[in-house]
Amino acid sequence: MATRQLTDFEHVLLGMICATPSSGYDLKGRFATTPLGVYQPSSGALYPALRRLERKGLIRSEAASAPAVRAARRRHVYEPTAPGRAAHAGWVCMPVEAATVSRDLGLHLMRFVMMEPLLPRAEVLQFVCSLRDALAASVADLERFVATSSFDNRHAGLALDHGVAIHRASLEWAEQTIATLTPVPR
Amino acid sequence: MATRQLTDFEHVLLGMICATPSSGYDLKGRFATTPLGVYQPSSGALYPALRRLERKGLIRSEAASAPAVRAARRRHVYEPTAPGRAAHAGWVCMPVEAATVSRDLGLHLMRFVMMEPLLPRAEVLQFVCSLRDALAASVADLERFVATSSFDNRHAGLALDHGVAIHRASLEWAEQTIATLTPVPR
DNA sequence: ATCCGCATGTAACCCGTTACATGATTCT
DNA sequence: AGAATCATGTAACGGGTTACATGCGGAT
Repeated sequence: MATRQLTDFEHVLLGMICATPSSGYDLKGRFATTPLGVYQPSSGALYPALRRLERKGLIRSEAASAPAVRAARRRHVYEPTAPGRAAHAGWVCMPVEAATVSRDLGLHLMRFVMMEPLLPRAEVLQFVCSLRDALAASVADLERFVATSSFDNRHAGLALDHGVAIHRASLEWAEQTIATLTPVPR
Repeated sequence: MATRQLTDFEHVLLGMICATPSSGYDLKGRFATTPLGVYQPSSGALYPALRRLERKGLIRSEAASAPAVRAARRRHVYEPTAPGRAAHAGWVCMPVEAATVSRDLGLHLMRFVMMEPLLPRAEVLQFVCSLRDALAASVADLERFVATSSFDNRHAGLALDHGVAIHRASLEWAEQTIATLTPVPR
């Protein structure tokens, strides 16, 4: 049934549709106006991706929707199916892999946003803790690398410092977020 | 002549070859052992990319090199041609575009590392200053967005905070790096 | 009648991934 | 001879980008 793993992009689309049923155009607009959406998907990426999700039975186009205020070509508003919601729920709470935390940080943040209405506080905390641990490991790795290597290139050392700095910043954010979300013990 | 713009990946490869002439295998190894090289290019990406660079006349395979210590199949060691060095020099000092600074930050850092042996101090400073300005603009944009929007989703606000935090960290790095590299005025 | 804006769709092209194949050399 | 290591290469496949095409309604 689940023909193949979903793309990151497909997961994000599915998540947005789970949050609020949308047409392709809606989604495009939301990418355009969202600050994190530095990425503006092209029609050639968006519509085929929606079709794939539909073909896999994860979303369904709610036919005949009100054709917007100033009507146009018939809109296809997609909404999640039960398997779609399940797939999305599985995706948002996937554990953070330490090895790729740096590469996937943006995706993890997206999942963090999307898990709010889905997961109880405890599971959210668990997720952010796993993110914190992965980031801490990353920082440690980088610092070990900095310590054990000498550079012929001065800029290389500075670039490494940058890596340490932004990982630290992410780590601090995670710690602060955990504090913010932890219910006061009384 | 310049058939088409180079890919980011091709630019990086060209830069690495300009720094030290290398074979595909060498490059692969360097990606694997470098911390910033979270990305490990596959053979199917690497070798075709080298071929493309060669076909465009930017690199040339220095035939018949010593077949390494414990020999193997004939290595193709590539070295930059004059147009290749020129293309690379043009790439490293391209100005930072404010609109995409977030997306391209990793690339900018690579360029920063690669420009060390190529550019005089003054031009390096100019580059880092343009990076700083772009980051400052990014931070300002994000903060404006935070200020002017209210969220139904609490996590969205927290994720925004993360964005602000890491951009700030990058900005601070840029400022500190400028200070480090600026020659003391007397 | 036409042009503009909403909304979806499609084709050519490029490139990266996965997975496999192949050469050449040394070690056992 | 066979296994291991170094080193390059290739084919199938998937998916994104660019650029263009198409429908349909309202405004001039």
